[in-house]
Amino acid sequence: MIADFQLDRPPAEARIVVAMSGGVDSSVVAALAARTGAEVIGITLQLYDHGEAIGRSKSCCAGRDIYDARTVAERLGIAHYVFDYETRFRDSVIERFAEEYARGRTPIPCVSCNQSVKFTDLLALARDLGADCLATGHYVRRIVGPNGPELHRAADPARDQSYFLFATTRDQLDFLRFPLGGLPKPEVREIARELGLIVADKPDSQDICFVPNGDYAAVVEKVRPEAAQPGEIVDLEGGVLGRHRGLIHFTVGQRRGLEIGGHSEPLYVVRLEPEARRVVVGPMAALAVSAARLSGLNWLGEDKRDGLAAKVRSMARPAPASFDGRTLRFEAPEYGVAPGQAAVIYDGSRVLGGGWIEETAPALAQALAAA
RNA sequence: UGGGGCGUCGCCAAGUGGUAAGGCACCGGUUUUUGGUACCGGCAUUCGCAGGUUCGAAUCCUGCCGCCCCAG
Repeated sequence: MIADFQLDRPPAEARIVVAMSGGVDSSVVAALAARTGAEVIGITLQLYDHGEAIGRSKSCCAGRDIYDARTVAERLGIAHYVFDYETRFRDSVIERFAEEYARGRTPIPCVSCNQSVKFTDLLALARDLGADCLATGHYVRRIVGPNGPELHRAADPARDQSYFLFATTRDQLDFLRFPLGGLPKPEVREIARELGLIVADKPDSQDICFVPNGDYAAVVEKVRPEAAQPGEIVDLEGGVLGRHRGLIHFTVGQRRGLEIGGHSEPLYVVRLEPEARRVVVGPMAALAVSAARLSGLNWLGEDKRDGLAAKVRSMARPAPASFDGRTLRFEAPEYGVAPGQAAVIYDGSRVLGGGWIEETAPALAQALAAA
């Protein structure tokens, strides 16, 4: 297949920079870019210490991924450079990640990473290299509409990564390209296989790339030791049910790990109180949220308030909602909505924008107040 | 040291003669470029202990131990 990189000039005169993580997706992007006849430069960022991630072939950007990216680039006959962004990554992603947990919030490092390292630093680098665009392997679609480029969900809802890209600005979107947004994953792997790329059967990345063993709490504790202070687990009335080994181990909506038995219904984390170091738990019903106040808004579309849909987590179908520019209201209660996570707002398949969840309104309390 | 009740997996709990439900917790897996959720699977050869009755007992009998309540 031939991908359209939406270039302003003939491919033969264009230069495309491809962000290569070493995974299948970005490798195929590089291949598709090379096929256009444009000059292609693959760039891989070294984001954290390799030693920590050795053996984590499933992890994004980990140890051997740089090697894989280089091997793919060689195979495709394109230029490839590796840049050391460790310091920048630590400052903008890992530090912020730990800081958020210490505040009792639930961060999304992938969004911070896209916002800073990838779409600010790497994008600037690509511009410096005289590129016409920066292409990535994200499963989202960039559709040029009457008012310029729009960001849309991937054609395959099961692969959609638009949630992680809500903070992409109009300026960044102008320069970015996402050639995989219209493809199903199996087809991407098929292309990789046809080209004999060594990454064709590499497992999809999952978990947080800079957390070696899934133990993110250990990473947070290293940066913010105070976030690992023990405290009480209390019910909605404030009754003490047990103790915990640090707020970093919990997030709103979490069920596992409370180690509190003897109840007829499961208990979930309803909220975190960092000042008191308390974890407040309650039944599923206490998790119902009717609205969320957002901060750090990024808006890509026209003003539209009603008939919208929103995601409060990556893997979810957008839920009907309205938005007044500050508060997002759900038509039906949402569960497990954690401050620090993102709310992304859609009009059909189009991403209108999104923001960070600052606080939520319990649907239960609202129902009681209305009664 | 009189009377009554209870003792079943870490917690709650069903089962009162026919060969140990269920929930919570926990563990494992699936899903997933965040956390989490959800889903699937696992989880008491044994019913406080010791005897006895019976073809057969967690269930009946006896004794002991422990806990609770009411009386002192």
